[in-house]
Amino acid sequence: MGTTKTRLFTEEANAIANFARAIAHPARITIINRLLQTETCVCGDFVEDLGLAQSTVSQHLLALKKAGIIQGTVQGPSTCYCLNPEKWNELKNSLGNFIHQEVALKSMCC
Amino acid sequence: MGTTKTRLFTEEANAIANFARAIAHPARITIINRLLQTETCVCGDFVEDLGLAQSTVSQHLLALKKAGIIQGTVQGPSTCYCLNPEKWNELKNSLGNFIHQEVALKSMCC
DNA sequence: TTAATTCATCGTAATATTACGATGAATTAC
DNA sequence: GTAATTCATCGTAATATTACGATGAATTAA
Repeated sequence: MGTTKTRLFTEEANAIANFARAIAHPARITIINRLLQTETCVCGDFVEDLGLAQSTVSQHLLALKKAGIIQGTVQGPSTCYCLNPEKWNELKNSLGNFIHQEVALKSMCC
Repeated sequence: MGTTKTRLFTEEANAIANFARAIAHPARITIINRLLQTETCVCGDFVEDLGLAQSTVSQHLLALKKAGIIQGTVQGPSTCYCLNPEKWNELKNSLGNFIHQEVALKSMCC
């Protein structure tokens, strides 16, 4: 128990949920916002931005990396992060198609 | 520890993350998809759909209710669920504005 | 070489999530 | 009234998430 029963659901539902989970933390939202807007993107910048411990920030970066949304390359003593534009587009499509559904019913039943 | 430090982040980032968390499970994605498309929406229907225990389904419905995305009214022996169209629009705007940001940079730095 | 910086990773603790069975309240059907 | 149904809630267990400090590897600066 404690683990999602992935096999019960469609691939699409799992994909949407996985993307949602990847961004389901305000620190990770902030990180992505910054990567969308600025060039500077070494880990230390995020630590300053966020006010969280360096190890915690590293953990959030790892979560985004595991989801494929960002990638990091070692650059001297620091590590530079940036978005993976392809995955970002996948996320946009996956979540976008889901949330842009309109309510199909004339009336709510309750 | 173990709890998100909400105060460190903007209201907007927290709002986006909260909506993302609300839909960060394939069962809840499936529930919302059904509520967007069909009239029948009593708890038992979801239990059949999902293949999860009734108590687990109730828990997922509660999570969506706490986020304000759905509402339920007792209807005889069963409970009828439907979307809250206003919250659904809020979610659409909140997540939509976030994910529809385009990458602002000419080149990725890594 | 030595010292300082940067960051990933480990260990740990607190809390949250996911899931199930059992129970009981409320309603309907008999 | 009695039995069956529907479902919310409780208790419990397994796992995941969030967060921190400590450590150490890698690189740069001295």
